[in-house]
Amino acid sequence: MATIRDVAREASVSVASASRALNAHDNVSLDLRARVEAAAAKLHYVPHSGARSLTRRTSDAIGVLLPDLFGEYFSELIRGIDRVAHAHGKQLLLSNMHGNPHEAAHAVRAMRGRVDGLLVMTPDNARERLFEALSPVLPAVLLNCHAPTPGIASVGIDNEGAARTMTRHLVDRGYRRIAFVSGPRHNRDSMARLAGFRAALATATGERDPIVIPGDFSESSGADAARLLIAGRLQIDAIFCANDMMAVGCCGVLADAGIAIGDAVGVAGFDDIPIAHYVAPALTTMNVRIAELGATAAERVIALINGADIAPETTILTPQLVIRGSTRRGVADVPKPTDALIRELQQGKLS
Amino acid sequence: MATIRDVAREASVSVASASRALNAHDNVSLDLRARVEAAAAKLHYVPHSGARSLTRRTSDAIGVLLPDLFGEYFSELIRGIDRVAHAHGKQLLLSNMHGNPHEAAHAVRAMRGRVDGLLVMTPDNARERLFEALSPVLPAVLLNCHAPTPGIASVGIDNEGAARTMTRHLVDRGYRRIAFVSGPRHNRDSMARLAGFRAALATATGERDPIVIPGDFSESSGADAARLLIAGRLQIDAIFCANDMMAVGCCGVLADAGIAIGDAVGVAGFDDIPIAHYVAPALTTMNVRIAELGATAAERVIALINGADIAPETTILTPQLVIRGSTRRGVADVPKPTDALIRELQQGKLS
DNA sequence: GGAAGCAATGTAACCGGTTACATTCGGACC
DNA sequence: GGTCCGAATGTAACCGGTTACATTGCTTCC
Repeated sequence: MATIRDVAREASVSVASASRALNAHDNVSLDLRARVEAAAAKLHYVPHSGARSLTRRTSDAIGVLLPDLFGEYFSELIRGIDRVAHAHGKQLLLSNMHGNPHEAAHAVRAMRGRVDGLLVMTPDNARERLFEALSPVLPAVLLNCHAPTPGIASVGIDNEGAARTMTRHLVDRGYRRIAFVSGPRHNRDSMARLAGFRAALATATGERDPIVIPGDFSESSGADAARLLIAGRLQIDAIFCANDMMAVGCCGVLADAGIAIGDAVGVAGFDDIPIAHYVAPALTTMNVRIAELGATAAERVIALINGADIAPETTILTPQLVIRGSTRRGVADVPKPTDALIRELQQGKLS
Repeated sequence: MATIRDVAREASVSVASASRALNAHDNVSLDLRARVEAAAAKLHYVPHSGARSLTRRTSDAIGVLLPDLFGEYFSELIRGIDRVAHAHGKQLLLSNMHGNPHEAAHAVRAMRGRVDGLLVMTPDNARERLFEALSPVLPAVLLNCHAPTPGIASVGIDNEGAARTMTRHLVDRGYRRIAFVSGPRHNRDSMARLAGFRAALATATGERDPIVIPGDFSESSGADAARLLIAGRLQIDAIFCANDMMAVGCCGVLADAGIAIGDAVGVAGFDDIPIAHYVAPALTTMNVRIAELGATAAERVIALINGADIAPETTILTPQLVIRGSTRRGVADVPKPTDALIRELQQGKLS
């Protein structure tokens, strides 16, 4: 593989001149520039980005640390991050910590010297250890980490407020005995959503001790929760799941049991993953603009890299309530497949 | 940020000794090792991976070049790649070429010197330009690129064979007048699927000029295709879409028009994305084990990096037919939500 | 004609690690 | 006691770029 010294020799110039010519500095003669470019082309020279970033002390890459790489949530997040990273000419170095905090520290070390900044998502509360590793100097932005850690910027979503919104919606629709299906025990998102649910329910109906069933964000745990509710013959008329996949699992079991979703029992989710839109009946949920979350965090870390001396504040995005068929009680009957029609209307496709 | 020279000074040893101690070479005394480790801990020393990879001439990272970052297909692919990359202690450097071949060349250049190998996915046929950029020395594996390029290893799926399988399934179920909805014009996957469909249909029914409607892999183009078929009052009884999202769009329009999916008109997709499982009726499709595709390609490129002198052969994975409700004609009626029950059975959850 | 100024180019140090080779030192052996 | 050997450690070159500073050569001006 040709190096810049090969190119310089081929063009009979010094390495400094070759470097200047290749980087389009303004103080090189046209002749020299042409000679160097010809030599580079002839030798198929491609600059060694690693070496370059060593002297430039910048790598044009940002590291992304995620707890896992599952599903639509992850791909949306990356898409948002990539959009702004790409706009700033930066590449993405991906690391998956497989839910293991020890891995996380390892990953952070592996990123030292090859990224200019870090985007870190750790829904569990094992963050402290992580910061020891990255604390010194690498600009970092936390994703979806609500509890503000002093001195570290973060971007998150208003889980608690959104859960309150959803709870109020359920009560407005006439549901009264609402059960909640939570996520993994130490998951911050889930904890905040549960807190919002509890608070709003207490305010709206006076209920202070609602049924809470532990889940783990998986479809099957949602199904299990539904089975539990059915088997226990609990008098509930709505189920609010801490994420969409559990709600989908819930609906499957309810439908199998012949329970009319929306009518007899309302079901609500959280996230608005694409599937929520396609199940029957479609799922009422909170739309978290995940791509936007990623994009905002990326903007932030790039600003930090560029030396913007912004305060390490916490930005909170507010999810939007998306009402669909799974909470239709109390609504006048409309032709069923409204979603498709609405989309067509919006796109001006209905001639 | 502390460097290894700082550590060496702090421990009163030479940089060489510090390096050896930190990398657990066997010829350092226990005393020196302990001193260096103490110094490193005190200074919060984290080695600079960029500098290390410069001398080691290896970066422990592999580059992944994708045409876009959309949806479930992408996240599954990354998941498969990450699984094996992680097992080999390698990180992933992600690049999105946004469907632009010029971008691709740029991305490849940006990766020189920071990755040991490359995984490249280019469904369109603008590959040649790309190879000029990467040809020299970087081990590379093409993803999902069927047409074998001499000298480059690739992993793909048998689109044509799978389309033949699906077509035969439709004919077996009694569908006779089958229309095909294709993907983007130059997309290799789509072209191969269409070819398989044509061949199998000609063999099975003698039909040599089936209806082919151009789509672009998007849900809305599938919906458009269905509208076209309905508006044209074409005598068809099945629609084979080149991917699942178009099939989903198709089903939406058919259902709105009051057409019984599976019965009056069969619908088939390709890919088996998670949504296929959740729409009603569930979609018959070809399961492409995307994660496995990514994992296989990653294995291959790592073998190449490790100097395995394997021939640059093409590996072809065979998708599996997944029969669901959208092609149920001719099947004795069974209770509707079988999928959920089957899953439960498999998991031994039905007590 | 010589000093000054400027543009083009070259020399060499540097980024932060690794490692080939040289050096030092203590012990074993004759 | 001197030689040889091996283990522990140090010196310095190197990876492939970038860039501060020095040098060269030319023009301009007094």
